[in-house]
Amino acid sequence: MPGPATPVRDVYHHGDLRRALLGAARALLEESGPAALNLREIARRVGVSAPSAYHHFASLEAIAEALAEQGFIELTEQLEAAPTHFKGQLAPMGMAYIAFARANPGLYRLMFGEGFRRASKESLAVHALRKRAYERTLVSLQGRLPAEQAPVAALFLWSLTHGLALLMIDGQIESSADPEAMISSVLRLAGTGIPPSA
Amino acid sequence: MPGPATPVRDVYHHGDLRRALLGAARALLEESGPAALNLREIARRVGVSAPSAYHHFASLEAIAEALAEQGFIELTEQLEAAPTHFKGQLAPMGMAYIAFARANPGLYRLMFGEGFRRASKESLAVHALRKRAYERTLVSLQGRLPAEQAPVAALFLWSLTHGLALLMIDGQIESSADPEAMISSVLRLAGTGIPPSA
DNA sequence: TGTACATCAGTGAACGCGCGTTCACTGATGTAC
DNA sequence: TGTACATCAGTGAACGCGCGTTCACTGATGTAC
Repeated sequence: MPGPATPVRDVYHHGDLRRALLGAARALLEESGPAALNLREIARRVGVSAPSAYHHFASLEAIAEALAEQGFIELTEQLEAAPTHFKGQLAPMGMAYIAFARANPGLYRLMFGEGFRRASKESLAVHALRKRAYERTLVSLQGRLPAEQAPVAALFLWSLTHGLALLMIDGQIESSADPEAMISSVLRLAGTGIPPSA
Repeated sequence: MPGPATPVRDVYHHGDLRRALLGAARALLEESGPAALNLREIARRVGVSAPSAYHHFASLEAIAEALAEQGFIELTEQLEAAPTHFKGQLAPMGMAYIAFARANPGLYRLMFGEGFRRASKESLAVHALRKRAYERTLVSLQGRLPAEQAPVAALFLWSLTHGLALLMIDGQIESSADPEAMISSVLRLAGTGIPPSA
């Protein structure tokens, strides 16, 4: 009779423990949020003793940092894959940004400092990647605005998408029947603005 | 010779322990963020034993909830105090919103669920207060837009201010020389939008 | 005004817990000859 | 092809820690008579 279903490995050497740990960490992150990230549970899920993680990461903090890094890489990829419509439309990039956050809410929160402020602020890699994602937005605004107005517009767009993404993944918005449509009508306002009262 | 400066009380009964605990909790929150909120440290700061807190709060969670509630009350007050300019200008309310977040970054994060998801999501009081703050925005849009467009516009504004506030308090933005000016130029774009490329 | 007593706000000691991390170890791998 | 050995990735046991919370208690307060 087999025992209860515990994670089991048939080989002594795992072979790809670093990746496995990151995978388990990410699953935990999505299930329970950044505050629940914890080394012992990560190791447990992989079916490995907790100290073994130290052959691959210096600390739990380092795991968080690696996750944040991974997150920014994926986010950048998805932004770059967003269809850059003719006329340099912005909506597709905004949609891609929010889609990423909604697909990876725990990771997205971690990337912006929840739980592990250090992992998101003091990592050079994370800093560079964040900058890159940001500049991607800047560039797409170049043709559209006088150069000196682009930075403010980029910050405007980033704030809008970041804010909407967070409100959504925090369940702060009474869920609409069609979230995609809602997102896109909010983003559309970024182009037109809210007209002043006549 | 007096001992080291520890918090000392000269009376056995504190008199206003509930308030004192909330005050200490809030200071801790601002110094170290929601993740650092902890009952023993709160009691320590007040100069009282940890169990004494249980005469005033059912749990640490309840303290977090009370803080979030307090936060939404103050935020609402400040939004209502914002000058409602002639022509129903929106900028003053946006400025007030962001000013609150910048003045109380730890509290603001707590209010939106960081660290104590339950305190912000399952408290009826918090829910009601959040709704009230939101409706305040809706109302100010009434005169300005066709009724059916107001909800989207309100969500747009809330996303924008929430996002900008968070980016700022997370130190995500290379600090500008004049943050107020930066905020106000971003908010101005909410009125005009980003013009499509000609 | 004085006293008995119920009520309530504090206390110190103790609980069990799960965490991150260190340690000395052992088992597997792969390379030099 | 076979073997010695260095290297490295795992292991279990143990550490110290600080936490939230419970417990039985004691000291202060205020009210009824």
